[in-house]
Amino acid sequence: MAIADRKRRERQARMQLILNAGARVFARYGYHRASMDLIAEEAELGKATLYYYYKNKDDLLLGILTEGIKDFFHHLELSLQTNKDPIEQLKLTIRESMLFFERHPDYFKLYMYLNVHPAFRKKIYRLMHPLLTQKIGMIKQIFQEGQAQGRIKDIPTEHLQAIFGSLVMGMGIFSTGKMTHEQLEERARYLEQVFFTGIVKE
Amino acid sequence: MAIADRKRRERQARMQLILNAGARVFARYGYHRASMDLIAEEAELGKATLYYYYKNKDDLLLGILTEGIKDFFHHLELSLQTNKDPIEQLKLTIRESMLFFERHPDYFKLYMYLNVHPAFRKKIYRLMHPLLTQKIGMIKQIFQEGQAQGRIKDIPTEHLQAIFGSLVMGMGIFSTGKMTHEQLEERARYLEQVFFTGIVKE
Amino acid sequence: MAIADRKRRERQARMQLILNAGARVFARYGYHRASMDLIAEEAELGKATLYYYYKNKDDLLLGILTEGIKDFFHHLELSLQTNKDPIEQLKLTIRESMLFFERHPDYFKLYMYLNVHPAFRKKIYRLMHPLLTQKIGMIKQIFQEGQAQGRIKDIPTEHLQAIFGSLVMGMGIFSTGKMTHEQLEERARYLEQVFFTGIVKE
Amino acid sequence: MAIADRKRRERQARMQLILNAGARVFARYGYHRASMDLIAEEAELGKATLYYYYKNKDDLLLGILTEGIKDFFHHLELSLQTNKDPIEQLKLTIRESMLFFERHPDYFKLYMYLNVHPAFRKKIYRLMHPLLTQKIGMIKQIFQEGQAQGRIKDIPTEHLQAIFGSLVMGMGIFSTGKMTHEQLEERARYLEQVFFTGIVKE
DNA sequence: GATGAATGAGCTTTCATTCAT
DNA sequence: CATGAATGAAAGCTCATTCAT
Repeated sequence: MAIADRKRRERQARMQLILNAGARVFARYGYHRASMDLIAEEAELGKATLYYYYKNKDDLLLGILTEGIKDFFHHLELSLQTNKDPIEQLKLTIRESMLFFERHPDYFKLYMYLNVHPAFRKKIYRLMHPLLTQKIGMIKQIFQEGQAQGRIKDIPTEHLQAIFGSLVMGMGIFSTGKMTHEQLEERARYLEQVFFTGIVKE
Repeated sequence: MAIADRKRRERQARMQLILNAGARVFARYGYHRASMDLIAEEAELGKATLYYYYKNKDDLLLGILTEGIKDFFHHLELSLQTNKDPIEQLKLTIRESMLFFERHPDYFKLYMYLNVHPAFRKKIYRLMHPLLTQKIGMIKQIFQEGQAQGRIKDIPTEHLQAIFGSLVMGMGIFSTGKMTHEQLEERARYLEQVFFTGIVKE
Repeated sequence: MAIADRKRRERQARMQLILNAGARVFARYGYHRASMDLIAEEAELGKATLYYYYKNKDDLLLGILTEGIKDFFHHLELSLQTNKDPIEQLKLTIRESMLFFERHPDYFKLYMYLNVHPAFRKKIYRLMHPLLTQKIGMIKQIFQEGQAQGRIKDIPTEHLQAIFGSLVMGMGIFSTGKMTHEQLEERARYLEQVFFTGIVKE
Repeated sequence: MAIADRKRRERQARMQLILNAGARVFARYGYHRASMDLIAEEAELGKATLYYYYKNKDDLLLGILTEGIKDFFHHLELSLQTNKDPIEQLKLTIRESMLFFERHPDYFKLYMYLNVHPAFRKKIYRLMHPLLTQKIGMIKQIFQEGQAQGRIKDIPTEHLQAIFGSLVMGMGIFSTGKMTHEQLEERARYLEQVFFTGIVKE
C-alpha cells in the first residue's frame, strides 16, 4: 500500500499548501476581501483546485482556524507537562498564549473577525467548540487544583476563567506583530505579576 | 439665524436617525452583509438619501463608531468626576466599560470587526486615534497619580495600560448580551479584585 | 397621483421588456445556455438591472411562463364566450391551443423543458398549478355539460381530460414554427374530426 | 479470435453499465445537474473512465436515448408480428407506447428535454432520425394499409401520423410513473376508443 | 485500461455607488 | 432635499474535460 500512502501524504501536503496560502491572504486582506482568486494565486494553483480540496470558502477558513487552535493547544500541552505546579502552569499558559500571538498574529485576527461576524458565529461554535471546550476544561482543572491547594483565592471558577480568558485574548487584540520578542517577554512577566498579585501595593 | 439653526438641528436629527439604523443593521448582519439597501430600509429613507448625508458606507460606519466612543467617554468622564481617588477611578473605569458593553454590545463587535480588518485599520486609526489618545492619556494620568501616591506598583505605565486595556477589551469579547445585569456586576467585582490584588492567596 | 401611475406603468413596461427579451433568449438557447448576460444584452440593459426587477433567473423564467399561460387562457376565455355549445367549445379550445403554439412556439418548449427538469418541477407546480387547475376545471365542465346533454360518450372525465390534454399538448411537441397558418388550420380540422368521430369508417 | 470476442463483450458490458448509471442520474437530476462526477460515482467508476468509453457528455446521453428508442421499437416489432390487422396493430402500438412510458419514464423526459433544447435538436435529429424515420415509415404503412382496406378514413397520412404521434407522445408528458399498471391499461383502452371512434355519441 | 488530480471557462448573484428627475 | 432606477465590477462556485501515471 505504499502508493496509497504516498497519495495520502501528497494530499495532505497540498491541503497544507492551500491552508498556508489561505492564512496569508486572509490575514492580509481580511475575510471578505480575500477572494478565492487571490488565494489561488498565492497558492499558485487554479481556483477550481481549491474547491477540489475544500468544499467552499468557509470550509477553507475553518480549516485554517482549526489548524491554529490545534497548534496552540499542542504547544500548550507539551509545555504544561514540564511543570505540575498550578501557579506555574498558569504562567506557562500566559507565556504560550503570547508566543502563539507572536507566531501567528493572523490567526487571532481571523478568529475575532469571524467570532464577531453574526453569520459565522453559529458555524464556528458548532465546529470549534467541541475542540475548545475540551481544552478549556483543562485550564479549569488547573484553577481548581490551585484552589484545592489553598493557593488561589476562592473566586468561582467560571468567573476566574472568563477573566483569565479575557486577559489572554485581550492581549491578542493588541498584538500587532510589531513587538520584539523581548518586549513581549517583558509584557508577559508584568501580566503574570498583575494577574497573580494585583497592581496594588501591600 | 433661527432658520439656519433649525436646518442644522434637522440635519443633525436626520444623521442621528441614519446612524441608529446603521448601527442596528451593522450589528445584526456584520459589516459586509449590511447592505446600504438594508440600512436605507431600516431608516425608512431612500438609499440615495444616505449618500446625501454620508459620503459612503465607510464614512457612515466611522460615524457610528465615533459616536459610540464619544458616548463611552462621555459617561466615563461624568463618572470620574464623582471621585478623585485613583484606585476608585480605575474601578469606575472598569464598571463603565462593562456597562458600555451591556448598553452597546454591537459597538464592540463593529470595532473589533474593523480593527481586525486590514483595510480599515489605517482609516480607523487615522480618524479615531486623535479621539482615543486624548482619552487614553486620561487613564494614564490615573495610573501615574496612583504610583505617585505610592499605592500602585511601579510597573511601566505603557505596560500597565496595555494590560488594563486588554482586560477591559477582553471582557468585550465575551459580552454576548446574554448576561443579566446582576451577573455583570458580579463579574465586575471579581475583575476588580483580581486586577487590584491578584488571584494568589497571601 | 399621476406621477405614481406613470411610475407603475413604466415599471410594468420595463418588466415586459425584460420578459420579452428573456423569452427570446430562453427559446433560442434553452434554459441553461441562456445566460443572464445574454438576456441583458438582448434587453439592452445592464445585467444587474434584470436583478432589480426579477429576484433571480428562475423568477424571470416563471414570469415568462406565467405570462404565457395567462395569455393563452385570456384568449381562450374570450373565445369560449362566443359559443355555448360544448362540442363547439372543445373545437374552440383546440383551435386556440394551436394558435397559441403558433403565436408562441417558445413558451411550449420552455414549459416542457422545465416540466421535465426534476429540479424545477416542484417549483413550477407550486407556482403555476393554482393558475392551471382553476382553468382546467373550466374544461372539465365543458365535458360534463356535453355528457349531460347526452352528446359526449360516458368516458370518465379524468380520462377524457387526460386524453384531450395529451392530444393538445402533444401537438405542441411537433409545433416547430415551420408550418404555415393554413397548414395549421388544416391539421386542426383533422384533429377535431379524429377527436370527435375517430378514424374508423362507419 | 476468442480473446478479441471476450474483449468486445467486456467492452459492451462496461458501456452498458455506464449507460444504465447515466440514465439513472440523468433522470434523477436532469441533463445539466447530472454531472459526470455523479454518473461516475453511480457507475462506481473513475470519472476519466467514462471518457474512455464515451467521447463526451453528449455522446453518453445520445447513447442512452438511442438505447431507449431501440428498446421501444424492438418490443413494438415483436408485438406487431402477432397480428396483421391494421386496426389491431395501431392498438398494439398505443399499448406498447404506454408500456414503454411505464417501463422507462425517464427516457421520455430526457428525450423531451433535449428535443426542446435548441443546441441538441440538430444533433439528435442527425443521429436519431435515420433510426426514427425508418421505424415511423412502418407506422405510415399501417395507416395506408387500413385506408386501402377501406377501414380508415381518408385523412392524409402525414396528418394522421402527426395526430397519432401527438396523442401517443402527449401521454408521455403526463406519465409521472405514479399510475398503477391497471390505471394505465384503463386509460389505454379509453384512448383507443377515442382515437378510433371519437367521443361523440352516434 | 483505469483513474485521481487539476483547471479554464463560464455562470449566477450581490452591492456600493451614481444620476436624472 | 429626496429618491427610484440603473449598473460596473467583482465574488463564489460548478463542471466538462484533460493528462500524467
